[in-house]
Amino acid sequence: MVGIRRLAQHLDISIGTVSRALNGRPDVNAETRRRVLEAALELGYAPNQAGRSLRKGSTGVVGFMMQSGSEITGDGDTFFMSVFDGVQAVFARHNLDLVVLLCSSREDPDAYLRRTVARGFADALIISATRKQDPRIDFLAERHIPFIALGRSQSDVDHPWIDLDFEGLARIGIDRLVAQGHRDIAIAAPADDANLGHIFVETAQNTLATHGLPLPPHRLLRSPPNEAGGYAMAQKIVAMSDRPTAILLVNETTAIGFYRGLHDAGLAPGRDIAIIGFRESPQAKFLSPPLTCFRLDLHALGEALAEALLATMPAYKEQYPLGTVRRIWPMELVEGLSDREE
Amino acid sequence: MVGIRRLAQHLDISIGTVSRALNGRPDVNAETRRRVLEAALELGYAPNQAGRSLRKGSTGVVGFMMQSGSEITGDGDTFFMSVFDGVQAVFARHNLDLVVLLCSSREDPDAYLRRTVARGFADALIISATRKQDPRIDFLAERHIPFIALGRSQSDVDHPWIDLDFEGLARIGIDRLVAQGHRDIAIAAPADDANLGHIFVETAQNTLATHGLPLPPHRLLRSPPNEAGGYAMAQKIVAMSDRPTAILLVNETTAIGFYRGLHDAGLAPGRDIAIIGFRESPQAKFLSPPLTCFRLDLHALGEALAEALLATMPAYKEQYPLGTVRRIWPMELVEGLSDREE
DNA sequence: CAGGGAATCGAAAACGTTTACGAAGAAACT
DNA sequence: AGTTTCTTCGTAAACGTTTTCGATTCCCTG
Repeated sequence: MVGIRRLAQHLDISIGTVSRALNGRPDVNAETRRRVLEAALELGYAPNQAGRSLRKGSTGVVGFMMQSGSEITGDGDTFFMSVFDGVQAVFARHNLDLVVLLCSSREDPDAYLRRTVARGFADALIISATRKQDPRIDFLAERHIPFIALGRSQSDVDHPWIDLDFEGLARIGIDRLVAQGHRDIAIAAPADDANLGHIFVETAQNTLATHGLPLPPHRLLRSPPNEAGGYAMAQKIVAMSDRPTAILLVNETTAIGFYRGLHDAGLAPGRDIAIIGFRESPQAKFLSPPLTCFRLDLHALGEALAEALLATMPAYKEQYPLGTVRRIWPMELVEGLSDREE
Repeated sequence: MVGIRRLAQHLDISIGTVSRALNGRPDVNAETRRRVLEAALELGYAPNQAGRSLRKGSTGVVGFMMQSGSEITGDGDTFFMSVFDGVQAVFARHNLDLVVLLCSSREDPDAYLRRTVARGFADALIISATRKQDPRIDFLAERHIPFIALGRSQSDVDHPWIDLDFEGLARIGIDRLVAQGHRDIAIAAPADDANLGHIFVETAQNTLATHGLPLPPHRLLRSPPNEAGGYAMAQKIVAMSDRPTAILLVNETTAIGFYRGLHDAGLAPGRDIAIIGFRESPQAKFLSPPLTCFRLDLHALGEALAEALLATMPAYKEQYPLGTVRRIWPMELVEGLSDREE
């Protein structure tokens, strides 16, 4: 492996000059720099990560922490891939690298985070699958590690985050169903420890109330965010004596299982039970009838995450004077046919 | 940030002893080790990654390289998550960390690889989305970087790889369709630059030939591995004058779009056209009628990948005396109802 | 021509860790 | 008691890079 020493020796100049030339320092002769750059390319030299970050005290990498069984992943699709691509689009402008740190299903996420932070693996972190009370936030804030959370928490400490607009989703979804004449509306939310559940349920409840409609406890369904959860939910619904005429789903890909569940019970999505789902995805697009659901610009979300994170990093603060970002990410309704009788 | 120096000072011993205690060296008093471990936990000390890997010459991390638009990802589901979890299960036994390196859609994969390797970011690599001719393989082999490829290539250099059993899939799939009386069989494969396409098509063709059946060129369909690709393919099929009675799909999630395409044309999957798909997934399970497809143990695949990789790393070679692994990963047929008239 | 300033570069320290080496003391043996 | 062996630990070098500091050269001005 060729190091800066070999490179300097090959050019018969000092390693200091080589380093300055490569790092774009002003105090190096133009011709010298040209030679250095050329030789570096020729010998395939790239600065050793360990040596560089040891000296500089920063690594130039940002970690995106995910859990293997992460809820928002669900049996999701390209959700994260799109977000990553947005993040990288911004990072590329600053020579920052994004790596995905995945906490195995056998390790405690909090311990995993502490470990990676203490090792100094990354300069900054993006954490996902934020919980209502998330010790990772306290830890990172206390240590002054730049980070941003994808997903709200109810933490006391002030920190940057971006979250999807679950209030809007609940409000728009309920309003729409009510406007179509539905009075008996069920909602499906994830387990309550995930924070979005809380927000979504509360808003849906309030919106129903503004229309003078109640939400009986048995019409608030809890389900894992996958196909099987949706199927089970459909079975529960069809078995109800006071079967609701409409349902608002907030979990990913539950719609697929829900459709199948209705179908198996001899009911037709849309005609027998109106459905509004979350989130527009390739799979949802191929449901029949097409699912009415919500669209979000994931690439732009990734860019926003990256910029908000840079705004918290000392080296980039002045380039991104955003303060601590607390932002609700908007979604747009995509009209399908699953919520009205054609 | 607390370093080994602070820790040693706090315990009033030398940093050398602290390091030895933490690294499990034999020449340290049992009581001393206990105190060090305790203090490390208390102060939240973890060895600095940069310092450690600079000195040791190895980083203790293995990179899994993926492309943002990676084909096997497709609009897939938890495919990679399951594989990752398997890899980590093995790595955890050796204090190795897995990180995902994702090459953005704007960067050349080969350049990205060279860059990360030159930086000395990881000790070893797992590369995915292997192409027929993949410069990454030549590069890694030439530099003697331990690596394994998920997916075959046609490279001349001998290297470890694990790939899915696309021959078996083609053989079993075709045999099954023929046994059910089908004579007009189409197959759907990805574009030819992905290596699996080549293997799959060739085997399917040969298997058809053993039954005395031809594969006219227009019955070899190319499609991107997603829902839209499946939909387009269905449209093409229904428009054929000599419409095939059965089709074997090898792309991920194409089945979903294909179902919808048939449905929109007034045809029923299974009854009008027999379908065998690839791969068992939560979505496929909720298709109606249930898709006949192939199941693979992704967790075990991850473990096998990890072990085969360790077998190429000098520090672990003797613990995993496997040589250079070249392995076809088996799949198992899951009988649904999509390939027979009920 | 003396002197100052700019341009360019070399020398060396520093980052945090691991590990080879040697020293000191205790224990064991002759 | 003297010698050897074993245990335990401290010292210091080394990993590859960046960056500060100072030295040298060159050019320009007065």
